[in-house]
Amino acid sequence: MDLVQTPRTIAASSATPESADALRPRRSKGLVNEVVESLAASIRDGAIKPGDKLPTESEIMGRFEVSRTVVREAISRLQANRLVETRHGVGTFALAPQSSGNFQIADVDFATVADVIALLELRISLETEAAGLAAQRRTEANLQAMQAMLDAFQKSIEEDSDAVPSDFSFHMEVAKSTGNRHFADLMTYLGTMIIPRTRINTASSAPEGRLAYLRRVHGEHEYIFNAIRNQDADAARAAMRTHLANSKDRLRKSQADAV
Amino acid sequence: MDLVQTPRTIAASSATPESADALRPRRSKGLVNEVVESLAASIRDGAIKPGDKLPTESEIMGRFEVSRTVVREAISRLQANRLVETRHGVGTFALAPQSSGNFQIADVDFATVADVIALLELRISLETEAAGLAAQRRTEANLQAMQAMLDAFQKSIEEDSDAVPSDFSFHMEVAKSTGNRHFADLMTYLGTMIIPRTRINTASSAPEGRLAYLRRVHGEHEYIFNAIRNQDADAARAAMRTHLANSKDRLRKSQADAV
DNA sequence: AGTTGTATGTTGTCTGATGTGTTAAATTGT
DNA sequence: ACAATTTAACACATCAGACAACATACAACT
Repeated sequence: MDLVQTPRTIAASSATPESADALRPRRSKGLVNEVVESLAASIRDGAIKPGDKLPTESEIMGRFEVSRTVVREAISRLQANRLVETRHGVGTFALAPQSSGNFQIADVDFATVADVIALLELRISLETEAAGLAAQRRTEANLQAMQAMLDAFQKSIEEDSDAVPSDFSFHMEVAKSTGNRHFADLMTYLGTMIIPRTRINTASSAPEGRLAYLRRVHGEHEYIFNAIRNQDADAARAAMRTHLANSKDRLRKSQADAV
Repeated sequence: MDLVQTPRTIAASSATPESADALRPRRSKGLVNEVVESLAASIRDGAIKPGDKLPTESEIMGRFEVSRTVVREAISRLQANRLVETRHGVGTFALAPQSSGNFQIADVDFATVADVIALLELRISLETEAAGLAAQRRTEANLQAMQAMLDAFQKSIEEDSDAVPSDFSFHMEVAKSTGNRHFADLMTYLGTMIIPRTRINTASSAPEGRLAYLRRVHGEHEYIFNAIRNQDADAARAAMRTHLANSKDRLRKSQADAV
């Protein structure tokens, strides 16, 4: 009536002859990790080539002396890492290594205004279309979130605190309202890319003074918001384009002044 | 002795009031994916902030009406993606997004037409604006390169060979003509992302027949080209939008037919 | 007070059964 | 003998329940 559970302390032996991989008891972070690391190593160093079939779950269970639970969690991790692909009823297969597979903004200095403008043009491209899609698809929850960001922006103006976060959040919410996560994802990326370089885009380059500038931005935001609320895609696109084109003009002007 | 298994066809309801995320029935790749996507979305859009504790496994089980197996595999995937960290006996916690400084298209299956459409919307966004900028900035060399791609496309039609490369090259040349390398860079990335999955976007889904379809595409390309040559930014944008919107409609139609 | 014990909650792992899709062998009809 | 169909075997998908290891809070005891 004992041995209800294999205590897994004497896990040794069993001498699996064909897999003499001598997996030592890695106390790293649980059994799942052991299996993941071992399988990943097999794939990476070519023991299992792309297209090859991995052992079945049962075989892996036997090989590592673990339960199905562990095996399935391990394979789930490998799937998340794009190392394998599982076909229901058939098996799990190694994938070709992911070449390139990611996009990176060219490593330009952000010293020059021209660099910032180039990125801003990308934003215009993205956000103009995003505003149009948002107008078609926004939910009530989206509208509420946008309104909240507008309020936060206004509050920042009055309190003379940093208005950039709520500004960005408003634009972000528009991107989310498209229902197409790629827009929000790219915006996030561009955000992390641009925000650290605040030495140029500050409101200080506005000739009208900081307060007037921020109020105008707020007005433009409201214009965008209204178009989206009214589900007027063309108006939303136009409003967004105007908003960002203004930023671009201001940047260009500051460049001319600097010279 | 029935109800051994919850049939999971009436999975609906449960009315979780605070989430209300209206997760559409993605039949994509199983329950694990549903849970992963939902949790990942919650983390990404800030519903669960970095450092916050995720619901316990039991709660997630109840929320999604799935077994613990599914929940644990889902969390295993999130761990692999560095979105969460689990501490034994305590819980699972959201991690701060790793600003790895690069952008990557979300891990979507390209099995569904909806996924392709989502990516196409990103292309519409990019290329519409790119066409407008190209109209303002194209050089003579750009025009010649575009013309060459148009000729190559025509040749492919006549010879019944693969027209996709010259098609893509034409669009690429438009992006290059913006003078803003970010457009071309992103297009390149999207190209490597989309091209391998050609099982859906084939011309075969055109009701008019392959030849008529390709000729129409060629006509639309020429329309874009002329607008760019004439430096008419608005016309170029409109032409590009029409061109890609047609693709989107065709895709949507093929989806409707498939159902 | 300070230590220890215990209760409770959470993740980690195991087990066994059932559901569903894939493949190939076995059967059957011609 | 050959082709189509049925069936069986196999593999992954999901479920359910149990026990183990770990963490924390609180009560109890010294």
